[in-house]
Amino acid sequence: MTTAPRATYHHGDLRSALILGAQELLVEQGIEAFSLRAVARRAGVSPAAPAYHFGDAAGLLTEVAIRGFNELTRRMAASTDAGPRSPVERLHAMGHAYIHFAFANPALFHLMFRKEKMRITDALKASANAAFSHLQATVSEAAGISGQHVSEDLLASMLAAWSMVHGFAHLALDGQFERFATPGTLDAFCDTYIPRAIGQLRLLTPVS
Amino acid sequence: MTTAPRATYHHGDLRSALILGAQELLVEQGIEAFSLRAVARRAGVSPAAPAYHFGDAAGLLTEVAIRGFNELTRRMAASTDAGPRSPVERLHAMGHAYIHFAFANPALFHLMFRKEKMRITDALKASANAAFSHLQATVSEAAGISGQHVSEDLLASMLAAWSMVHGFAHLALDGQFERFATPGTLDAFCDTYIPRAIGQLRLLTPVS
DNA sequence: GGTATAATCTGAACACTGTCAAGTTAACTG
DNA sequence: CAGTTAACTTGACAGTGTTCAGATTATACC
Repeated sequence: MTTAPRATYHHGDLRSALILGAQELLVEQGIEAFSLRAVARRAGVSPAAPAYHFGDAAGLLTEVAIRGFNELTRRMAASTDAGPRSPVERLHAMGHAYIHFAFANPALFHLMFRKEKMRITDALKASANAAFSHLQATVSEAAGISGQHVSEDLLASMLAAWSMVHGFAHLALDGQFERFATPGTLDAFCDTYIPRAIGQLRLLTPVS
Repeated sequence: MTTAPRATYHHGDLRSALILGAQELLVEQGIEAFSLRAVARRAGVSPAAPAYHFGDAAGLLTEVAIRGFNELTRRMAASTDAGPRSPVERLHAMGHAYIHFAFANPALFHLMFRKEKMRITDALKASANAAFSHLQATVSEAAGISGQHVSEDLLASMLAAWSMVHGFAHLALDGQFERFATPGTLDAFCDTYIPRAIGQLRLLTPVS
């Protein structure tokens, strides 16, 4: 129960500390600055210490990604919890939440969708599935489908919505939209065009 | 004019050989296997040789990315050149070309949209712009706009279309769609759902 | 309490990597 | 043919992921 750090050995909860440290490194310095040794240094532990808990770098990054998917799920859920709105409005809010999560944690977002840097474990799949099922449920509602059967039309709608927000986030983070916005106004540009782009989905236009 | 390789020094056209070698490495072994030294080995030169021509790794990768954008442009243009079709059909074809380019060269596609691995030169911007302007022109036609003025509505349509195909390619390459397809049928799944997803764009539905 | 055992971490090493300064050779230029 | 410049090598340095034998500490058991 001692929270004071030991001088040597037996950190106390090194596993969590390493995951947290890795997360901080990603947020503060980006994915290029990440290294196992840097994470070890930050935790005040030897370079080989992470290997004991995670095997290799992929093992540690997998844990970070899992927490990323959990946070994404939390944000998407929170975005639809604020008051009763129409399914279409909720889907809009979820798209916003998805993209803003990416903007808030670019390095983490990129990591989460780079399978070659991780070990595809059941835990990782589960956390990713949780995030996706939120999208699926909301798209179902917006499409006016109550049953749990996933029709091909519904799947197409889900893929379209997911691809759209995912692609938008990715292109924006990569600076591809600097083509359109004058320097310094990229955030404003995105704020304007996120709803406009999402509005281009057939699902989200008023049924005529 | 000697095409025979020298025993030492003065490769002949090392610059091109390195760019080509890097491209091959990406195609054959993925981005994780890429390293400046590996490229140098493949070309039969010393580890420091690439630095003379490109400065650092980012310099070489930038050249590779430029050629990637050029190839993407070529494919998109070719997809719309095959016979006279409606603008909407051409836009569909371009979406297909975009995604299939990504499928054919996953590592190259990823590289092209990772600015932190490259040096954002004017040449790079120009080749990326060329690819994008093809999309812009076709979206304009599909939207029934002939003038060169880019309205906000048109921009929204372009962003939506681009984000959609880009996101689809990205998610598919990352294995996120294995969620839906049984093992081994991912290609078939994509063939089925690429047009369905693209068809979810409001722009591409018959005007009612 | 004392001791075996398991969990946790260190230290040293290996084979890599990108990058740099200085030296070496080939090709061009006048 | 001499001098200059372009093209590459050599050797080195700091940093990386990973492995492994061993040191250290916590825990379980008697």
